[in-house]
Amino acid sequence: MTAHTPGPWSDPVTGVCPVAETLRLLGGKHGPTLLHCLTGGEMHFLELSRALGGISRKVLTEQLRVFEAEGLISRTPKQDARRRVAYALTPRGQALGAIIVQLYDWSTARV
Amino acid sequence: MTAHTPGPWSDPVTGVCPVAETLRLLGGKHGPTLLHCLTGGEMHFLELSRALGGISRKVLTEQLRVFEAEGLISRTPKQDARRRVAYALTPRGQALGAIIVQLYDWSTARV
DNA sequence: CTGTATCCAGACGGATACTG
DNA sequence: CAGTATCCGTCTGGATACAG
Repeated sequence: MTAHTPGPWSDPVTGVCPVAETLRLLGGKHGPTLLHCLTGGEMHFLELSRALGGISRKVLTEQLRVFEAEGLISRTPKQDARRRVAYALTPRGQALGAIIVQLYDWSTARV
Repeated sequence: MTAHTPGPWSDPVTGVCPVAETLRLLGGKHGPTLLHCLTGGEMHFLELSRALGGISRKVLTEQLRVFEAEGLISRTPKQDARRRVAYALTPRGQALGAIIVQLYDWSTARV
């Protein structure tokens, strides 16, 4: 038996598991990478597009909208000539990002 | 800028992001919940089936096979009359489970 | 009890073209 | 530069029935 209390993993009423919901909130194929990217500081749309490799602009936009709605990232249009838009992690997003980094370490360490 | 070094998030050659791979390794809809369940100790197939709610036996089996192949869980058939099979986390799986718990806390805390 | 075998509907994501 | 709009193939997971 482990130290923490193994409570109900899914809500008896809604049948929803908070952890599964959180992981789903992290997004699909590119969500985690996107979040991990932003742990390095704010980035523009095209920068993200290039950093994430083969992601389509459609999917990237959708993912950004979801994260924004969840309060994980902030969207701030710059008023320069190129009309770029900067995306950055909110405090809440950074907290999640910190856990993501542990996932990164775990995948490297091969415990 | 944050404290940790923001290296390449996806491999320049393979285009693979370790974090995204890890999250994908965590499985689909029920993977995280399954892993979280097992942090409380070993469970039998049917116990897991009931704990996870509406998961089909097909999907549960597939997920268990994946986790087993990844070295996250162990499968040990009991020799009792009911021919039950116990599943439990390996050390590696427990290490990942510890991070999952943080995800649980994060989703609750609403930073 | 612990699976395996089909079948299938819906979600997900990629390609492409177009707009402000 | 930063999206939006369609179209469409693929992958996932649920239902169901059957088997060791």
